[in-house]
Amino acid sequence: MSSVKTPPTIRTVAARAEVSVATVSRVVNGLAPPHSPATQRVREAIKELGFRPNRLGRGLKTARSSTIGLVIPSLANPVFAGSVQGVQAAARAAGYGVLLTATNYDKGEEAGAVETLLSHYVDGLILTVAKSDDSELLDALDEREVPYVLVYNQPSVRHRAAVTVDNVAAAREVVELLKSYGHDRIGMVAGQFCDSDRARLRWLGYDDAMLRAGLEPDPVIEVAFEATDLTQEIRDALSVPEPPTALFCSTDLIAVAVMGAATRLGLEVPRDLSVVGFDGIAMTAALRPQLTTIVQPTETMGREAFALLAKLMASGEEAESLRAPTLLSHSLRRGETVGPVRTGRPKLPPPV
Amino acid sequence: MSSVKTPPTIRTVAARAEVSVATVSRVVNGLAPPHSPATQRVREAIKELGFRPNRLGRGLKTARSSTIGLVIPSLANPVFAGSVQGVQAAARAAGYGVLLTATNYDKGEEAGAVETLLSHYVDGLILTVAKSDDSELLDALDEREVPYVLVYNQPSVRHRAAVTVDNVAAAREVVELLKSYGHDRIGMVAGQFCDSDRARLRWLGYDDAMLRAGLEPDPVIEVAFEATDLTQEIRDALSVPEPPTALFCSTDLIAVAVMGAATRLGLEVPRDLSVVGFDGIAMTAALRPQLTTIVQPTETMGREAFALLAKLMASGEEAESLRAPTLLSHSLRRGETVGPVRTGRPKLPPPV
DNA sequence: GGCGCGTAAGAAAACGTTTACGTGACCCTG
DNA sequence: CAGGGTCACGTAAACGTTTTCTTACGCGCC
Repeated sequence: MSSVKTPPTIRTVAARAEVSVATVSRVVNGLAPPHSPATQRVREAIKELGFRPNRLGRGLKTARSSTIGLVIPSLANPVFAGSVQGVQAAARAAGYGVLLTATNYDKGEEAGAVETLLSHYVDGLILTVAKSDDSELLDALDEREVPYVLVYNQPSVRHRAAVTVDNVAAAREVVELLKSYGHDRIGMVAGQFCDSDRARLRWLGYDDAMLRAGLEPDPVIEVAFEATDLTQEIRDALSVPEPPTALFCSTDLIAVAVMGAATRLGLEVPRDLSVVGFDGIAMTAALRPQLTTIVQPTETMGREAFALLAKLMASGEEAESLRAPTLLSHSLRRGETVGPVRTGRPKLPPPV
Repeated sequence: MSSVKTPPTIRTVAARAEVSVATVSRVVNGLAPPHSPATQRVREAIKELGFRPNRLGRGLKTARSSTIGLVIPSLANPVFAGSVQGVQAAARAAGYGVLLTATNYDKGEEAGAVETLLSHYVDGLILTVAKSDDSELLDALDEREVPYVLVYNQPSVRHRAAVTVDNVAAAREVVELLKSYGHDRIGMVAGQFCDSDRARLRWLGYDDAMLRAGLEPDPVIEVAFEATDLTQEIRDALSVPEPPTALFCSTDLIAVAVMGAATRLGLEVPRDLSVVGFDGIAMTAALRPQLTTIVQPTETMGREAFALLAKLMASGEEAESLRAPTLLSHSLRRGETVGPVRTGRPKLPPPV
């Protein structure tokens, strides 16, 4: 009764079934005659020994690992967590494992993360990166012919596979909504542009819609992504001669921080200030007042991204047709944080 | 000028540096003399070729994949996302990859997920499971001698490695806090016990503290984890002769749903009803009123879990001393959702 | 009855590493 | 200067698969 320390290998099975390892391999991969006596014996042996083919050995030979790599900025933002959930579900259904890496919004870490994943021999990558247009990292992947799909990134170049919503159009909708409530001084709070092309596209939509509507865009209020206390920034932004009456925030997380700041400044949303977010993370629906925001189908985006990657991996390196941005439709959640313009100027408490 | 289709192998490097593959391997693993001419040449060759050792080959030889498996119920709950973040960071720093799987709170999926991970030859597992005490799954892992660490689970058996807070003690604190505000009818809202031993332990602490304080525990209000609208449940719970004046929720997500329900029922928190959560997910600090809750150090828990797993993996299968629950300290965030008991009974709107 | 053909299964060579072992070169000591 | 010890490096055998080539066998056909 020696305990089975090491798992059975293909050789163990071969010995037990009194066949060669080649036969076992064929049975495992469904290439053997289905009813031959040898095949039967192999099947029995596999079952008796509880044999599971070693993916490392297989991967070494076939140069594929049944594993994909996933790179996201951070899990602290539920919008990314959502897409991870989707990718993971789809991958598992297809028999793939998912190696996860977070870059913490650090552009420098992106390359390292990808490198790590590639050294694990992932068959493909799903990425959310800072910039998707002129990115050395993506260029390198193109050159190395590593299949990849972007999520949340919306590249303007046409040869990159991506799954995203139309950030520009969505931002325009937000401006139009605010305008319909009578706002004409609309500010935008955004994560630093250098850290995110999403923020930039959303700003582009904002800027464009403002100009079209004959309104003057404000200079954007740039903040850090993880910033949790924006009291100072918001106070400053509202202390100008003609302060904005509505703020469009480039993410829900920022919108939540802005609402917190507003409260601390003694302002009531939406009476004194309207706020709109972007992402549609679930919990902002539970806030009072409920956040008005653009809702992205996060989990679906993840699933779609995997589906696309699977096609890319299957079709080798050709299939140029697949390498293009896919736009999924977003929706506008009309919450309670947008209201009519307040007449008269709210009073801010003196700065600390 | 043929394009480099396949990445360089140790052999390519060896040829370039005019040494044997063994020497290259030693340089890569830091076992070579640091300043010998051969070593220098190898270093150069590695840099010039951009060589990264193939983990599959290495893994095949060393029987370890430098990969760990991570199993969590869902990423939709930020408390799990936090621990994943911690695990991931620690793992990456130690050169490990992280294979992620979510079970969607489905106990049946746990075994399948683990099986998938094991077939990827992970070196160890970090798990958050439904029940950690009498679990066939964990028994099987014990028998197979797979190193693993539990997170959020707090097993009562002593031989399971785990990283958690003291759920029972924390729940007691909550009851004491509420009592200090004068509450003596305190209800508990919890995820279904069969789906989570955490919920059970928190209830145990609640029950114990209530009895100690000479109060009568209410029957628990069991709800689904993902439930987002609890209006009906809360109405029912408050429609009894002597309704609770405070509700202790077994997770923050549930607490948020309860607050939403309260609002819909025309109740004001904390004036008409006090609410306490458990987890301390970041966004509940941004809610108005800010949620009073037990804060778990989620990211630290992830980091600690990996550190513990690393020790387990290193020490082979002995090291019984490591296989025991580690309790990390939690804290009580005194938010704004707990207030003094209201005199007089709030009026509920008629049911739909 | 010899010939070729299709099929089943085995032998063996890869895949990219690590590592036990072997072989010189060199230095130190007596 | 002989001998042993140390050190740097090379040789080659694994690790668990897949896959190409062979080989062996049974069959039908002319």
